[in-house]
Amino acid sequence: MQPTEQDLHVEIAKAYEPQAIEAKWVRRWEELGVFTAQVESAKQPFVLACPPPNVTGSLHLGHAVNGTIQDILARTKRMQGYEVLWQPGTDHAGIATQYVVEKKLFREQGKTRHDLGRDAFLEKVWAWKQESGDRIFEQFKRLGASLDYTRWRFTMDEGYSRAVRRAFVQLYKKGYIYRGNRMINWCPSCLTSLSDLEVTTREQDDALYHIRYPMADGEGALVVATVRPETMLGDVAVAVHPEDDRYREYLNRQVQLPLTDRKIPVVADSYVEREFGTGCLKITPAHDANDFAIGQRHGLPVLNTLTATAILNETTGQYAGLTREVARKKVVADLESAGFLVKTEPYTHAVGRCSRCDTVLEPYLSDQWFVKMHELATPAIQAVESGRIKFHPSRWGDVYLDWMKNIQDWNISRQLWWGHQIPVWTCAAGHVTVEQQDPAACATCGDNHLTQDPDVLDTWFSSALWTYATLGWPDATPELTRFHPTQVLSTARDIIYLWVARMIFTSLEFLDEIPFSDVIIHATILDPEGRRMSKSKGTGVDPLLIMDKYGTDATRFWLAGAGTSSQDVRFREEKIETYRNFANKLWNASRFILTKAATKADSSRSLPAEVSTVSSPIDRWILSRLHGLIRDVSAHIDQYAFADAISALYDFTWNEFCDWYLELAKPRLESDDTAVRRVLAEVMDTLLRLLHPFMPFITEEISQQLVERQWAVSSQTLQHRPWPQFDPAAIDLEAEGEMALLIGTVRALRNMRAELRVEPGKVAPEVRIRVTRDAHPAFVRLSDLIARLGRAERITLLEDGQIVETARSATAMVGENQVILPFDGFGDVLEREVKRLQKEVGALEQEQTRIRQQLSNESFVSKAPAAVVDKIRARGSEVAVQLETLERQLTAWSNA
RNA sequence: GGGCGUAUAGCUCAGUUGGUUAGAGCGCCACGUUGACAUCGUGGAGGUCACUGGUUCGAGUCCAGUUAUGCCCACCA
Repeated sequence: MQPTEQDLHVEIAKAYEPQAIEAKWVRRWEELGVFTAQVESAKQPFVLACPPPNVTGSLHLGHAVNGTIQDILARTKRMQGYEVLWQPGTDHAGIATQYVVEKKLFREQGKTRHDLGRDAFLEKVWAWKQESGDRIFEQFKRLGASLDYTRWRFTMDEGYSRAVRRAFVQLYKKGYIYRGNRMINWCPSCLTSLSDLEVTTREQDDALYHIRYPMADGEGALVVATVRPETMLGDVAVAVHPEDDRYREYLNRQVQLPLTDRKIPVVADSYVEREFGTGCLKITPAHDANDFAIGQRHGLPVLNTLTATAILNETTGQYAGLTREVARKKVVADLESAGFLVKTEPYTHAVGRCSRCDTVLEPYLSDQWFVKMHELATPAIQAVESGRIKFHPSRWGDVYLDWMKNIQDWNISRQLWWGHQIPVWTCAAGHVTVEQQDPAACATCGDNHLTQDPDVLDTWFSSALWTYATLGWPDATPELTRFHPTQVLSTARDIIYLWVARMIFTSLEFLDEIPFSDVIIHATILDPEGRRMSKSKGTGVDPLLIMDKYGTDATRFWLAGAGTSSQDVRFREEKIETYRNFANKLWNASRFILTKAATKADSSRSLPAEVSTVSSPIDRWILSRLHGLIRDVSAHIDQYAFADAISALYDFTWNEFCDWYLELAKPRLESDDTAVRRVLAEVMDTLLRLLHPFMPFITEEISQQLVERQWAVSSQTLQHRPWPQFDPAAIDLEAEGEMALLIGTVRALRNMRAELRVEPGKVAPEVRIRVTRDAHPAFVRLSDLIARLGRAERITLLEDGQIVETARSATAMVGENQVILPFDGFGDVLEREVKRLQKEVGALEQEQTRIRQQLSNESFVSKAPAAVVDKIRARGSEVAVQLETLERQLTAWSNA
C-alpha cells in the first residue's frame, strides 16, 4: 500500500535532537548484530585491533579520537564489502590498577595490601575489575563504535593467560629471557622496578653542593660536586679524569670520607668530565647507574645505604631511619658545621619519576628478569624499513626505527601482585623450572617443593601479544587463521615504544608474520591553551559530556578531523558547535525534502536517478559535484586523511547542495517535476552513505525516514548498503561551467544590491545582461533562475557588442558578461555606485599592471610552461574587457 | 647534548609535486521573519604567509641560517 500524502505529513522535529535517536540506534545495531564478524564469511577480511583501555579506565578524549578513527574505517570497509572485525578488549594494566585499588583500600579501610595478603588483595582487585570492567565499553557503544562486542577479551582471561605463558616459555627456552642483577629504576612508593619507558623525567631546581674531601694523609683535599649529598655515605671512591693534570698527584691516594670513619681511594676514569663542576666525581655504585659501571671497572665494593622505601639503612650510623629528604638536610648541615661544605650553587637538572605515582625514583640494584632485545629487534626493524609496515604520518616510522636500533634489554619483572605471575619455579636445591603448565616437581631433581617467582610480568608483556592472543593463539583457531595479520592499528604516539614496537617484534617471533600493515598515529588533543590535558590539573575534557551537549555525531565529526590532523589540535567547544550546526543543517535539508518533495508525485519514487537520463544542466551539475565528492571522500579515507574528507563533505552539503541546489529546486517543487525529485533523492541518499562512517546516528535516522517514504532503497541499516561508486561519466565540466555563470551572476546582483543599499524586499523590474556569443545559450536557459535568485522580474539578454544605454544603472562583470541593474525604484544610489565602480576599477588596474609586467618579462614567457602563460594571457584579456566596460561606465557617470 | 614538529586573517587552522586574485570556521561590520534551517540567510572588512639570505622566469611552498615555541630521546655528577 502506498502511503498517502497525509501519512507522509509526519511531524519532524525542527532542530535535530540527538539523545533519543542515538540511544535508539545503539540498541538497534546491537539487536541486529551488525558489528559481529563472521569467521565463515567469504568476504575479504578487514581487521582492526582496538588498543585495549585499562579495565579501570573511563572514556577520555584520546579514546574518543581513536575510537572514531577506527570506527570510520570499520564502517566504511563494511559498506565496501569487507568482513570487518574490530576487536575489543581491556588491559589489566598491572601497576595502574593495583595502584588504584591500593589507594581505595587505604582510603576505605586504612589497610595496605600487605595487611590483606596476596590472595585476599587479588580478590579485591578482581572485584574492582568486575565493577568497572565493562563501563568503558558501554561508553564506546555510546560513541557508536562498531566493535564486535561479542568477542571482547581481557588480558588476564583464561585463554589470554595461556598465551602469555606460552610467550614467556618460548622466549626463555630460546635464551631471550634471563635473570640479571642490574641497576634498574625503583619506585620507593610502588615498591617495584620499572622499565625505562615507565620513567618520566622532569626538570627541577635543586642545589649543587661542593664538598671538600680531605686527603687521608692530611696533604690537601679534593672537592666534589653533587646534587645528592646524602649519598656520600655510600661513596666508595672519588674519580678524576686520567689526563687531568690538576689531580695527577692525588691518584692512588686515599681521601678521608667526611662524616664517616672510612678511607676511600682516588681512581682515574675517563668517564669523568673535566669541565663539569670541579672535575672530581664521587662514586656511589649502589645509587647511581654510572657510578655502578665505574665501580665495576675498578673492582670497587657496592655499599647500599637505602632501604626499598628510600630510608637510610643501618650502614649510615646516625642517619639510619631518616628519609632521603631529611637525611639530605642533616648531612648538609653536618658538613657545613664541620667545615666541609665549600659552596652551594643553584642547579637545574632532570629527575626521573614514577610515571604512575610521580615519586622520585631510585636507581636500585636488584635481581630482575630481562628480555634480550638485540636479536628480536632485527626483523622488527626490517619489517618497517622494507615498507611491509607503514606508519601514518610516515615520520613516526623513523621514530620507531631510532628506538629499535638503539634498543636496550627490557626489564619485564614487576614486584606487584596484580598481573601474570612469572612462570618460573625454584626447588630447594635452587634448580629452575620453566613450564607452560604449573609443574608438580623440579625438572632437574624431581623435588616437589617448588616456589613460584613472586613477581609478575610487565603489563606490556601481555599486551604485546594483543593482535593474535585475542584471536586464540597459541591455538590454531579459525579466527587466527582468518583474521591475522590485521590491517590497521590506530593509536597514540606515546605508546609507539611501549606497545606498537613490542607487538611487532613478538608477532614476528611467534607467528613469523607482521601484526598489522598500517599504523595510524593520531594527533594529541590539547587544551585550549595548547597544553597537554591532565586529569590532575583538571584540564581534562569528558567526551561524554560533550556528546550529551552537542550530539555524538557532531563530536565525532570534529574528532575525526582533529585526530588525523598532521599536528596536535587544541580542543575548543566552539569547534564542536560548528559541527552541531552542520548536523542540524543536514537534518533540516532532509526535513525539507521529506516534507516538500516527498509528499508529491508518487511517480518520482522510481528511484534513483540515472545520470544518463538527467538533462537539466543544474541537475547534471549537482550530480557531477556529487561524484567528485564520492571520488574525493573515498580517496581521502583510503589515505586516512579524514580531515580532508570531512571538509569535502561539509562544503558540498552546505555550500553546494543546501545553498544552491535546494534553493534552485524550490520553484521546481511547486510543479510535478519528477527529475528534481529523483535527483534530490539520489543526492540525499548518496550523501547519507558517504557521511555515515563519520556521523552514524543522524545518517541512519534520516535514511530510515527516506526508506519509510520509499525514497531510498530499503535496508535495515546503512551498514548494509554499499559504499557509493564513483562514475566518471557523471563528471560534467560543461554543466559546472554553466553553474559557475549562474552563481557568478546571482552573486553580482546581490553584491550590487547590498552595496547600493537596495531594500531586500524590492524586486527589480528588469535586469539586463550583455552576454558573449559563447555564453548566450547558457544564459537563455538560466534566465528564470537568475531572475528568481537575483530578485528581478525580467531578464533581458543583450547581444555582445550591442550598444546599451547604461545610464542610471549599476554594472558588474561576470567573466566578460556585463550584468546591468537599472536603478528604477531604488532611489538615489548614484554616488554609491560610482564609489563601487572606482573600487572595482582600482583592483582591476592593479591586476592588469601585474599581468602586463608578467607578460613583458621575456624569460617568463619563454621559460614558464605554455599552460601557465596561456592562463595569464586569457586572464589578461578578460581583465581588459572588464576594465574597458567599467571605465566606460564611469565616464558615462562623470558626463552625466 | 641529539632528534622530530610548528610559526599563514583578531582566534583556531587548511594550503597537494613551486605557477601569480593565499582559503575555511569562529569572531567582527551592515542588512534580513520570500515557512528546510536564527544551530539560519545575504553582502562586506580583515593577511608585506616569523625573520634574513639564497635557488628560480616565478617562493607561503625548495635550500641555508636566525628567532620563538612544542614534543621525544639521552648516563655530565
